[in-house]
Amino acid sequence: MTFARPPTIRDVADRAGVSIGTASNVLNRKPQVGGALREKVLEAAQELGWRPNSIARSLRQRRTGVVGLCVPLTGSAYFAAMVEAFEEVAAVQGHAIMQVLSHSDPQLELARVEMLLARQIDGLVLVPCAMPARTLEAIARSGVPTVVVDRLPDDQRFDTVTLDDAGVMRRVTGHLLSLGHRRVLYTVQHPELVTTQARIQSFEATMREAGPAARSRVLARPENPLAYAGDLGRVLTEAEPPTAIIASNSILAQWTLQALTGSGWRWPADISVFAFDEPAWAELVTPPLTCVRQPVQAIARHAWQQLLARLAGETGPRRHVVLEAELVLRSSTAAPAGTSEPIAY
Amino acid sequence: MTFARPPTIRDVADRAGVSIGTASNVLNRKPQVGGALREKVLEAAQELGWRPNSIARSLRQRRTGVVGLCVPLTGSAYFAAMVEAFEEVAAVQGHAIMQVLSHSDPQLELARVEMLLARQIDGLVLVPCAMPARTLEAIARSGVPTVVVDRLPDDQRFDTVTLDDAGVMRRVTGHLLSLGHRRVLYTVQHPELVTTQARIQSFEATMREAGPAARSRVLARPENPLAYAGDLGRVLTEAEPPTAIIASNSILAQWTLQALTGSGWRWPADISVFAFDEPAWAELVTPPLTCVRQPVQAIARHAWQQLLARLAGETGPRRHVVLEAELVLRSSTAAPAGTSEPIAY
DNA sequence: TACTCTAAATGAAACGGTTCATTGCGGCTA
DNA sequence: TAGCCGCAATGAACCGTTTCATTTAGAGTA
Repeated sequence: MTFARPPTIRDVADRAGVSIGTASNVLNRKPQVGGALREKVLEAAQELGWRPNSIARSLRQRRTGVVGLCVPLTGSAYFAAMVEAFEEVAAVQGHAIMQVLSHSDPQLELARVEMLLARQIDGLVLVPCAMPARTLEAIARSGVPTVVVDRLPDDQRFDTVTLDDAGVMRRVTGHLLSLGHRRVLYTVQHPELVTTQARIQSFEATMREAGPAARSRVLARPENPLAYAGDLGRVLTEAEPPTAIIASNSILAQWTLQALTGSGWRWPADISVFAFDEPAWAELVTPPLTCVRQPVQAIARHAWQQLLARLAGETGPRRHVVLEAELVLRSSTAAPAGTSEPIAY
Repeated sequence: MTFARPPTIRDVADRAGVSIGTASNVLNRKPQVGGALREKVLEAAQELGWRPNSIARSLRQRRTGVVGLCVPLTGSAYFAAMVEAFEEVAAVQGHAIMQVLSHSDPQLELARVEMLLARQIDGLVLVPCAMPARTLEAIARSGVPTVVVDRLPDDQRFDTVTLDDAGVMRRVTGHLLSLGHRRVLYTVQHPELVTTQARIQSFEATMREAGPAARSRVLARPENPLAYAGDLGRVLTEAEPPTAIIASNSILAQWTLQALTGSGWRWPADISVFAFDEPAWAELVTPPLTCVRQPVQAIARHAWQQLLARLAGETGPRRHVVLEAELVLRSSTAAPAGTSEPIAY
């Protein structure tokens, strides 16, 4: 018994009694093809259960219809939503997405992106990790159309879609200040990220403007929920503890609420909590969480549109889209216990 | 100016002054290759920045190193965790994953899977939707090694990794019964799923065993949180309302808690809540959520192992792995208000 | 009928690798 | 020195499509 191999277009052509080229023309809906043969070819393909081999097609056409997507992780609500949004927009025109995770590690990121490039992706969407120089270098050399998302606002080699980190942080901080907070803690996982740095800078500048009593503080690089709870506990039992916490993503928000609950602190009575990202559970905790709703769908839409333009051959100068985030004020922020004079913001 | 194309192995061979075959041998670490030429080839590849073209390689070798993964959606904590677990195990041996979403729609599922098959995936992991007959037919005909996960326990054409739905539902129901509940509501999104049917059957059987006073009820196919809240409100204001709710996944759990909060119901005081899946926020709501922790990593591990075995050519009979889930008892379940006699379970 | 013109169908050359039968060469043995 | 052997390197076939220059057939015209 011969081993059954999937039928090729040659098998279809033979069965229909036409040449390979003709079969190909029929199966690709090219106009120049007669009625009678057309039927026979389609019928033959049907009978044999022929399925095009995209690999062979891609090799010849030099395009795969696959777009790479590299994100640091999918555990955060923000990236999870982003991945989903890209799946959505990609499916529309029949593109497939090949997704890889960098785990925020530059070496892993480079390796994964190299893999994607070797697989001849048509385009790439990258959310870079903190030290992406080598990755970016490899991408730039490859010439694959790429949109850098969320981080790295000003590299002139790439189109970018980013958020106005400084602006949104100014509004977040301003909100807390206007409630009367003067000692605020910002907790972050990756202080090296340009995004984080922009936020920290904006945070500290805004706090400084609030006068000499204002004290800003940053807690960086917690390893896990337990260690984080310990750190937080130490900071909150100091002489003049912060009266508000800003968590830089939904994971830290979760860790924060867990740590507070674990130690018997209540929000916003004991301490206000403001979170970046809008996790699914923002309205389920009591009281519900005040947070920054980042425009995930808009990011995906802009990035995809830009990528499609490049894939279509657009060669103009790099575009840099900057989007605004929305503050969703719920009840986890309030005036601090011994309230000082509020300032308008 | 000629348009710069990425260098091919032919360019490398030319520059090193060797034949294409030799270059290929060097670059694939084949043993039969001399020291001097080896150096020259590697150097040439380095200088040109040569990167293998996986498409060409895949065409010749008839394997792509890509495994398809088709899940209904990633919005539920369960599937999100599953996708992440597969990313993890796949990266170990250098496989890439191409993930598609069926949105629980048989036609979409078929189309997406056909796309994966056309792309010559080496293997497939499928979480089928409710009516997967045509999809399964296509997969079976293609001969691509496939593991069916989570649903469809008994199709003899495929290896499967599933959960003991009936068993876990018996334990869940038993827990509620033993707390004294006699009127229980089970809410599901897709009643057609074999998984759901197994659970419903087990749920109703277990309730029936509890005596004539026990009343089981199923609420199926809510469209959105708002409609669901309406349905729930109606059921809970009837003459003899349920005293406990079982939500079949993390999305319905979220909708449930939202609906209860919105109407001013408290859990477990007014009604107990038991959820399938363990969302990140299970411990953040107050009181924390009692739920079923499904063994996602174990599912991924078993499925992957089975797939690798088939890829390695194993041809034995189909394997069917059934895993147990774990009940995580927290505080969203308690004895109902006007408690009847508890039964041991 | 001969000729031109058009459109449909053909066949072969890519695409960029891997693989394998064959060649060539150097050393070893008789 | 002839013959043999083994290994390194070669070159061509192959993977399954698309694409395009060429051939063929058929219709229309003079």
